[in-house]
Amino acid sequence: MIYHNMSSHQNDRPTPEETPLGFARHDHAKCVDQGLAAAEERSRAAGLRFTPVRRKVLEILLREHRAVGAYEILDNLREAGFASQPPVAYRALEFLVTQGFAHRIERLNAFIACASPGDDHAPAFLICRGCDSVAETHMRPSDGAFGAAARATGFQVERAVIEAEGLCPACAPEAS
Amino acid sequence: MIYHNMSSHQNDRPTPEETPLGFARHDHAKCVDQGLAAAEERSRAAGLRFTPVRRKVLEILLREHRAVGAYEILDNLREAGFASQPPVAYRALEFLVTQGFAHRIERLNAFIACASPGDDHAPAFLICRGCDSVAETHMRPSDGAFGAAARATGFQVERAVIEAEGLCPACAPEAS
DNA sequence: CTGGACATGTTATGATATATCATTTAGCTC
DNA sequence: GAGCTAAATGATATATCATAACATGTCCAG
Repeated sequence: MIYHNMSSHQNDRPTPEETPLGFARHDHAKCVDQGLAAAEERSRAAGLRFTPVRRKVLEILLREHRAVGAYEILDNLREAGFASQPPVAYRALEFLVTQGFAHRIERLNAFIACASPGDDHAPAFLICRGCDSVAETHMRPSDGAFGAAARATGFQVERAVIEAEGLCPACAPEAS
Repeated sequence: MIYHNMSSHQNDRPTPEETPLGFARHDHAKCVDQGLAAAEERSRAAGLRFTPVRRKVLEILLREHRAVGAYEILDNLREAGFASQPPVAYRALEFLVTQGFAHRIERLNAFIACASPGDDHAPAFLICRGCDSVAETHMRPSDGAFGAAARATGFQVERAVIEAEGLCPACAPEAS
């Protein structure tokens, strides 16, 4: 599954020109609502507390629809009347990442809402250096040459960070 | 090619017990010298300046034989009589990474000497959360499911970060 | 209604990284 | 080798990202 996050288009409906990739158009308000509802549902099912701060942080990530830094989230929290000390944001983010509702992008020191919460998760990201959009795709790191190398050494992979940097189809032509 | 960096054993010759994986024993002083010589040679061939600071930073990385943070490198530089402001280390590291003599480990915000400089490079790392050792292996990210997903969207991958976290064979048993 | 677990609020600080500008050095041309 | 240019380094300051530690508040099972 592929899900593209266009930072520069966050307030637009994607047009065919903007998403010439077959990325699905979507009703953004609806995808925010659905994301929140899914997280709420899954938290309840797991006996976890989907508190207001956690909800708000996930809402920000879903709304922004791109990789967002912790301090930017903090600004949003402040505006929304929440406390605005760093630990507030980092704790909420830790919860969301642990539960698989969001991911950390190591390359950017930033966070992004998960494109398919609920799946058994081995996310990989395509990061455009032109427009900072981030696309999420899933893969099993145990597959392929990488998994083979790990297995050959007896290394037990618990988590894999897979982040590709390059140019998305929209930015590639502009970079003459 | 696999190359394991054991932080906790940095002053020892690896013993069979410490490297039960088939990782090659090696003469560490020699591997430092060879790494420096290779970098010097390749810099000269490319018309680049392999200056004392750059050489010293690469020497530190080769000697430590593990992922090392920029500020730790800075401490080493100070002790060696070099300037010790952050930009000094970061600039040297940028050079080494750009030239492929070292890699940045995003997950650790740290740097490590390249295990096979000269190769056409798509490094992947196995990071042990038990002993902080880092093994480097190479792969072509264009292979497998990941490459397929990128190609399907028209995304041009320029660089890929592939970092697996887990337990190395030495640490797996201890984590009952 | 109370004890324990978890979550949040708050202060302080630690850790990582870069912008900027001054100065020095290396290599080039004449 | 004098003068020019580009690259590298030195140095100051500051930006950015992240967590330790402890106090306070909230939920809920017993």
